[in-house]
Order: sequence, then structure tokens, then C-alpha cells
Amino acid sequence: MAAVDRSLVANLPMFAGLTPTEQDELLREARSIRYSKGAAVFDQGAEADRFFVLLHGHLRVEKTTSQGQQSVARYVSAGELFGVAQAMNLTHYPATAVAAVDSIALAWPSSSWHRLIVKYPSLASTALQTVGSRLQDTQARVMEMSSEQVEQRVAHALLRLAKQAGKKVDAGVEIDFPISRQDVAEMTGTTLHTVSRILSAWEQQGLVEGGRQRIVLRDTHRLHSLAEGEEAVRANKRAP
Amino acid sequence: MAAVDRSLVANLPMFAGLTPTEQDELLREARSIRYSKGAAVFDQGAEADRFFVLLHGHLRVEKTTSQGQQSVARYVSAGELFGVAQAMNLTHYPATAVAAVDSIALAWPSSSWHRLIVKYPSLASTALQTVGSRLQDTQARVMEMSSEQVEQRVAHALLRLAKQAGKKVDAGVEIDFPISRQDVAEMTGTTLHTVSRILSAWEQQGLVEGGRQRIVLRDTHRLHSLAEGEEAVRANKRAP
DNA sequence: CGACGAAGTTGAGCTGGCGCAACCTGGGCG
DNA sequence: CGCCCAGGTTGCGCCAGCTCAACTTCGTCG
Repeated sequence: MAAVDRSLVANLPMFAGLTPTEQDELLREARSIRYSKGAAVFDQGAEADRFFVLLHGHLRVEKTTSQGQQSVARYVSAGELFGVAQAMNLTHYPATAVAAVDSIALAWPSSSWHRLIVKYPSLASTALQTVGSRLQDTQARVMEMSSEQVEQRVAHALLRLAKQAGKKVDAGVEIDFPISRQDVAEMTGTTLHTVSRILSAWEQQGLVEGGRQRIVLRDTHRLHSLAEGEEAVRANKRAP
Repeated sequence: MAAVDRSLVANLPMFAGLTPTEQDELLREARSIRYSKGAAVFDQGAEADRFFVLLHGHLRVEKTTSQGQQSVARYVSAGELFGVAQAMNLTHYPATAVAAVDSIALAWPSSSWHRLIVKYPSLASTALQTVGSRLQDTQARVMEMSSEQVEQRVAHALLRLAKQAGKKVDAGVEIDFPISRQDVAEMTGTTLHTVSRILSAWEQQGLVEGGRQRIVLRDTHRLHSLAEGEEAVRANKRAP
């Protein structure tokens, strides 16, 4: 475990509003940990003994029901606070976090949480905002799933991914980590077959560009109209 | 506005962990407001100038999409903290809260939030737990909507309502406020028609007892198996 | 460099539940 | 006391998207 320099983290939301001295104090209590692609940062159901800030990389957060149904809750990007189960009074992690690419995180023991928020109230505010914006996102997903067709939901999901983890590339915006059709299906509540059909149709229209575990958005504007239901690229149109 | 006695609120989560003196101080800054059935406590999109604790009654929290699609996000019961938009760094309420029955709430100005959590860190903890458990619930809903049939989702929704706001009655457990088929549909992402068919079928089996804006669960045990997908009371069974 | 497996594509058929429509019912108000 | 209407029920037909299945492509590991 290497010491982490303050300059690397000073502009993260979690450290904003703290003096350099306070930042150093906080950092002194943290460990920096490296996770290689595919490794789990924590597992659903495990004791929530730490909370984290992601320094580098991307994590996929997945939930599995008792019946074995799996679903992708969200992706975590660099700078975000995550694994704050303890702060919400949970004793165990409610989901699994897996490194989608090689990643680095800072970890604090959950037991310090209470002491830290008393000492640094801004920490509590940051956590509230983090959890609050997750709640917003999740509620948005519920509304999409109640009222939108699969095609719109997939469009929304891709646009959200692009906003959160989009890398500008000559052909458009590329999702910055490997993501399968199955992953997209698990984010939108559909099957990989349907996602595949939709992406194929879109590719024909020049809306996206696919590939193995790879999605590039070529026309975010039209994807937006699709997402808002202003038009539709019917995927199962029958040839006459 | 009447002064609120500490003894009425001392055992609410929000006031736990505070000394009687602190409780009094907090109360002194609050206003108590009465809402009659159907009145809005706040409207989606309005400036988030206050946060609340519900003292008595039940609220329905609804969200409407830009396309006009409405959905019920949750119900608030007595004792709960709500309307904490400001704490999540939102300037406007993301949903509308309507009194499902005559209700009473305590209100604080949002502008005091920051000062209060610095003074009473336990407030921040309470808020985090509140928001956290909402996040849990919402994520559970997403998973249900991805992997369950409508019938299971309705069963889950009713059981959740009963747990949160169930009143023991001779025939079983009654939802403690008026709730329409439409409301249930908006909680489960289906249509009032489908809910009606399902409840009718269940009523024939003696699982529930219906009525205008009224639902009584008569066999929570079988409803649980239904919710877990262990059996199914097919609603559209065709007569041979 | 061959072959095995993970990821993706595509076809065909079936069905849950939605949309539409007509109708019933009980509670409240004039 | 009778009318009105919000809330509820029910029948019918249709189709989006799921299931099942076969096949292709790509990457990687022995």
C-alpha cells in the first residue's frame, strides 16, 4: 500500500470543503487497493466493513435476487463514493461491485464512518448527495420501465452511460469500458436477444456502431429523440 | 400554528439521539401544518424550500414524466422524514406529495438544513438512513420489474403496503388509507385493468377482499408464495 | 495454429398483458 | 330521493418482446 498524495484527490467531491490538513488526515486512514478486471471489490451479502472512493477505473454494480435473477444496478466511475452501506445502517452490502476494467480505490474501515462525519460534517453532505443522486437515477429507471418501450429504455441507458463514461472518439462517443449485450439487457430489464436486435437495427441506420463488448454512439441527437419517443426505429419490422 | 410538545416526537427516528434540550431547540424552529385529504404538501418542480417530518396521516408521492405519464413513487407514513430534496443538493422537489388522508407534518426551512446537521450530526445520519432505505426499496422495485410477472409485482406491492401501513382487522390486514386500482397500477408499472382482473381473481380464491379504494389482505402467507413465484393464480385462464 | 468457448446474430412461434370498449355500482351531492 | 360520475369490472383482439433454437464470429489458450 502506497501513500496517496493529497493532490490526486483534492478535487474529488468527497474532499471538497476540507482544508489540506484535514484532507491529509482523512487520507492517512485510508488504504489504496488495486483491483484487476473482473475482480470483486465486495460481494452482495458480505459484511459491510469498508467504504470506498474510486480513484481510477470503472465498476459494475450487480444485484442478484434470491431466485438467481441478476441485474446491473449501475456503473461507478472514478471520483465516486461507493460501498457506503454502513452509512445507511446496513450491516451487509446489498450488491456486488466488480471491476469492469483494472481499477484503483481508496478504502476506509466502516467503523470510522461515524467518527468521521462528526469531525467532517461535509462528508455526510457528500454521502447524502451521492445516495440522493443514485435514488434519482433509480427512480428514473422505474419510471422508464413503467411507461416506455424496450427500444426507448435501451436508448436512455446508452445515453446515460455515454454521459457518465463516454470517451470522445472520431466516430462519435464510445462507452469507456467493455460492456456486453447481456449487460445492457440487465440494465433495461430485457433480454440480450432483444438488445442485439435493436442494436443491429440501429447500426443499419448509422445510429450506433457495435462490436464485441463495445458500443459507439454515432448520432446522440437521434438517439435522444428515440429515447423521448419522438420517433421509432422498429426492430422487428416484417419485410412485406 | 401550535407549539408542539416534545413528548409527541421524542421517539421519532429523527429525534433519537438528541437530548431533550436539543429536541426543544429543533422543535422551536419548526412549524406544524395540517393538510386535508387530497391537498398537496409540495409539488413536483416547485422550489424545495422546506423539509418535513410527517406526524400523522399518509402521503402519496407521485412523479410525472415530461410526457405526462404518472407513477406512484411511494407512500409516506407517520414518523418519516421527507421532502429532503435540498439535502441531496436538489433545488426543486423531484415529485409531488399529496395527503392520502388528513395529515399533519412538521416543516423546517431548507435553509436551516446545513446549520442543523453541523450542530446535530445525528440528523445527517437519520437523513442518510431514510434516503438509503428509499434507495433500497426503489432498487427492489427495479429488480421486480425486470424479472417478475405483473401478478408477482402486485403481490409484492400489496405486501409492502401492508407492512408499512397495515391495520389489523378481523378479516386480515387492511391497507390503512384509500387506495385505488389505478394507484396500485402506478406502483407496479401496469394498468388499472390488469390490477382489477388480478384482484378479482384473488378475491375468488379468498386471498384478498376488495372494495372501493379499499384492499384487505386475507391470506398474506399465500400472497407471499405468489410474490416469490412459487405458485400462480392465473388471472386470464380461459374457460375450456 | 487449431479448437474451444464466450459473445453476438438471427429466425420462428407463442403469449402475457395492454388497448379499447362497453358496462356496472355505490356514494355523495343538489 | 334520484341523478351523476368516479371507481371498478370484464370481454376481445392484437402485438411487443420473450422463449427456444440454430448458427456465426472472434479471441485466446494450449
